[in-house]
Amino acid sequence: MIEYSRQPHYLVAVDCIVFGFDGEHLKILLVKRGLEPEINKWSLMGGFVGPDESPDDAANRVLKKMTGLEGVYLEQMQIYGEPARDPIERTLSVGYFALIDIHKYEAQLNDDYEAEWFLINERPKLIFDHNQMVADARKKLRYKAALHPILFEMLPKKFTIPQLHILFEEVNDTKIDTRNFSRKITSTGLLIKLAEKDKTGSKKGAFYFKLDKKKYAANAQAFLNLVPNLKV
Amino acid sequence: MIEYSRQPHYLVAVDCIVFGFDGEHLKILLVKRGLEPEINKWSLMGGFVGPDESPDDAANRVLKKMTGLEGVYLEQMQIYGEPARDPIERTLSVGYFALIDIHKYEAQLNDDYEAEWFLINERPKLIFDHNQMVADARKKLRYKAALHPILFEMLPKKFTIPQLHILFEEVNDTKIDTRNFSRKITSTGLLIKLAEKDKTGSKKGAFYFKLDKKKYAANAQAFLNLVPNLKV
DNA sequence: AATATTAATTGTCTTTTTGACAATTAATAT
DNA sequence: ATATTAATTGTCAAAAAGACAATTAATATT
Repeated sequence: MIEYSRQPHYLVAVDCIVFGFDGEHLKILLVKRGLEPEINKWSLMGGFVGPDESPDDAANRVLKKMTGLEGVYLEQMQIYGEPARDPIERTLSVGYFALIDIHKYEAQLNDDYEAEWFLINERPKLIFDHNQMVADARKKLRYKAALHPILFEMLPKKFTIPQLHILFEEVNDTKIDTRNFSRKITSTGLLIKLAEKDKTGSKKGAFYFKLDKKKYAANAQAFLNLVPNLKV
Repeated sequence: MIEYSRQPHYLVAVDCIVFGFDGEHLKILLVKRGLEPEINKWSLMGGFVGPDESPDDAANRVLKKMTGLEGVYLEQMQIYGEPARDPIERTLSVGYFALIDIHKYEAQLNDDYEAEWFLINERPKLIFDHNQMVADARKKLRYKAALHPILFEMLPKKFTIPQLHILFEEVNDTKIDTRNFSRKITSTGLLIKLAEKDKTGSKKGAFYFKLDKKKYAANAQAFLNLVPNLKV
């Protein structure tokens, strides 16, 4: 029988950087690691790739298990494969970033795992190379979000322009002019204005919008340029 | 001693889509596979990730071994990890695309491997999921090249605007207006005009240019928009 | 009831970039 | 001297971007 004789075999894992938005700040979801080494230290959500699943499958499984959510926006970043990145045994990890509606998560909290949202800039030190993964994920999120309409994935079905505005500023860590932002975002044709207003933030209230799902599906790959003076 | 008990282990490989440009057409470099199964079928350049190297290291090693070239432009695409993608044994493969100066390669041909350049649109069927990898690589190359000045990696040190023009048209499979292209490409400030001319293509001759390496290093991450009406 | 307050919403102008168009130039060949 | 061929360069209108602040719609206050 044919075989690949004496080639080394490795563990393969996935790690997910889960982003959320609480209306004011960008956050990431971390868990306390449940196995040695570094047990009880904060880490990304991850797990080993099982024998009958692809890495993408594994990432979805891990997210489902730890957040209860399915069909989450998930994007493969890169593989982390330095020989010594895991001190116990050689493990290669496929890094993903996920965008979830933070409110959906809170409704489905899974008590089996000690998970907690952290402000992106006030997160604890993480194990292994997970700090690097987070840095890479932020960069990739910024890059992608400047060109593709993906940040909607972090907002509820009904959202306001000011909410979207703050989210873009958070992700890009920059100020964006209200008028120019509003013009750009509406000119995409992706937004449908609703009659209802969100009165929680101001006396006047801000109109809710929803995504035009058809156009969103068609334009998910389309180029936009939503962030001025973008530095990548 | 701590260990990750009874987790499955897999082979991890790398596969490289090597792009080159012969002055007229985009090409890819393929090799005849040297091991079973599918021995003597055309495939991408690849190999297993060794115990003391990262996937990036492995990709560079494979390229060095098969082309003689070092310091090649190499970009990680994604991992291919469907459980049954390799019929013999579960193998995950990290896909890379490489951009090389086809002339440098020809000077250093390695006879240990049966390698051959194929027109991108006239390539043979490849083994496993390598056909999909090539399709993904083309897409990613197009995407990246529309935003970043990477196509220079496929040209000699001295090149002409018409050469660059054809290369952009090839990669994007579209016609680009000469005047607009020239304006855009020169406005990047990345090109330095040389006194010498390339007389091989016309009576008038086309001026050679070279890259401004300092600006290139600084702008490798900078956004351009070199292809009009880009569809990704 | 009139006024103050607060955040949401909208508008204009200038500059820059894009895209669509063809004439001119520099060499060699006839 | 002229023809030929590909390289090079120019103009204009439309669209997009960027800089800038006034107006509006609600509630809160006097």
